[in-house]
Amino acid sequence: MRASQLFYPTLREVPSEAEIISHQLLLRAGFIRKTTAGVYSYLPLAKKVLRKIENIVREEMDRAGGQEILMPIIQPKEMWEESGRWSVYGDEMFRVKDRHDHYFALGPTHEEIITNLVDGDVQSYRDLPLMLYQIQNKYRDEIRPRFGLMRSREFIMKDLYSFDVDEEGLDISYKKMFNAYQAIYGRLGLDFRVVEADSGAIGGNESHEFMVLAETGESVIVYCDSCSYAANVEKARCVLPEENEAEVPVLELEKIHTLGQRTIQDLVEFLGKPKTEQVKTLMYMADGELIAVVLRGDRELNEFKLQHVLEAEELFMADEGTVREKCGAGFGSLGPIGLPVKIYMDMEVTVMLNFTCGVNEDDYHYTNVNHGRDFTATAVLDLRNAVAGDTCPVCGGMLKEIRGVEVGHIFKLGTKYSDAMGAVFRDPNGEDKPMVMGCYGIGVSRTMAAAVEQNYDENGIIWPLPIAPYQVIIVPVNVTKEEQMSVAEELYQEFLAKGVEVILDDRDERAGVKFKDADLIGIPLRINIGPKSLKENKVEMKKRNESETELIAVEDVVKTVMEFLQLNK
RNA sequence: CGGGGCGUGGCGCAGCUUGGUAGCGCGACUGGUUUGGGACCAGUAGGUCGCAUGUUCGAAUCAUGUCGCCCCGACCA
Repeated sequence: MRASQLFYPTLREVPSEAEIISHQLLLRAGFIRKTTAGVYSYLPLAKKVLRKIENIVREEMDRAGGQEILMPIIQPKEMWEESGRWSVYGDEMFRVKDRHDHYFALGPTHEEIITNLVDGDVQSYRDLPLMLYQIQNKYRDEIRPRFGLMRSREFIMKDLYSFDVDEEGLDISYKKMFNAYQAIYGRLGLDFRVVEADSGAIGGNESHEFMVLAETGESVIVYCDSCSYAANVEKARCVLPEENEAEVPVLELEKIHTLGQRTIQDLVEFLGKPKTEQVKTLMYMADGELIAVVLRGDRELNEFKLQHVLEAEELFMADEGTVREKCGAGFGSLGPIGLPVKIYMDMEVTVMLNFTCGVNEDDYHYTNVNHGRDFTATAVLDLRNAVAGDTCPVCGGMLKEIRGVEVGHIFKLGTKYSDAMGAVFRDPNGEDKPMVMGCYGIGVSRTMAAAVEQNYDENGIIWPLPIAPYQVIIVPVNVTKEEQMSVAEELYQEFLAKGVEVILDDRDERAGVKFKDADLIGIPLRINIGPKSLKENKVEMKKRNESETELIAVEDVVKTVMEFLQLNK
């Protein structure tokens, strides 16, 4: 491709709407343009990257036994009513109406369609297992689209669905996909990690997320250095710390006047008690019932865990009025002693001695509180977010923290959808059984953004070779010089003949402009053709991710580049 | 939806407090001089100041409404 023909409008300045690096660089480098909030057009360079990602995904899906199909974006309301999700899915689903007043969903996901499809045409255990996938736009009316391609309302996703005769079959399909995903992210050239995940609203019981590591990632991951354990903090299990070995005397309960002291931090200063010797009491409404949650002062409640153990449909923080009416004090003065509601306590509190908490009377706190003696929780559970420094639940090592972007998520669904939609098969004994399903997603457009988030410098994007829009860019320093252009043209034609994806920057611009643009769009390999080296019949080869430049004889360029491409494939 | 902020040529911004009919930088175009890390000179084009209503002799500027966008929270590939 000649740069003079290529549609890649680069910007010198950062558009003000872009906050995160991938959004800024994809805009500046002329890869994407916004159409409306959370909806983007992909320009030629982006389209090339997306196609490369898709092709790698496609190859691995096929290798794992998947078969590609294409399902409709427009999905009839009736199918969503059959699964029960038309009413459950909520405002996140785009809904449209045709001229006959029939309603449709713009597909946010395709469990309904695929289950319906398979239900009709899979009758026998002989037809299973089956794995079908597609790569297609998905539509989710996000509460708040943001971060460019990271959280958009229209995005490209690969979704595969597996159908098996039983749980054992599902385990095999799941493992195949797990392995395929590892292969994919490896081939994409990205630094990633697999973590245990919460299966969220889609349902099911086992789930892993694939995270591309990036400091700017939205998800926090804890992982263990000593073993392979890694999990999203939303999911990470906490373990009960060892009982304090040292003999600590249990002290008398004491009530202290603490005028105006409301927060844990206030009490740290007022009482000189560290956060770890305090307990905080949070009030929630769980399906209409007011409950209390008790945690160590420095911990964060994990609402996912709480919701799981309560099996609550609806969970949100109680308002202060309700709390005051029931408990006799406001948020800053609550404590578990004598609290007239169910108390769900994080297990860590059981090993705390002589801690501080509210009295349920404004401006008073107790110190030297002990669980078991002064109050007893309704239930003792794992309720807090894991943090760096925690004990690994698998091997007892120490957990560390890292951030990542969730680019893939795999779930075991079980029979949730096949039951709801009657997707059954006839087993060898002549009985009808529900198919056992799994679903496996990859955010293709998000993966592109995550790749940028992980690979950039002050000059622009640094594409990993496997997904770079072009592999090589040839930059003649001055296009008006015949001797430079003839070498450039010759190399360009040779690369094209060898199937190398190459840009010839034939624009009549100053060298600096062309170098800046080449760096900005992130082409892995740049060949500079300038007067100095050309005198010795040499050109320069500069790798985007390295600072040095190599001099190479003109006749060796193609060979050297081919070797580089082969090595880094 | 709650909280905060912003809508002025393609991009980044000033002007608004104190109304007087729109300006700067980048980019684009033409010509010339340049030509190894975002050149220089001269010239040109491009804006119903998001939209509507109102106040006023007069509105980018004030008021009300409305639409859109961005950031923080609940959601997720």
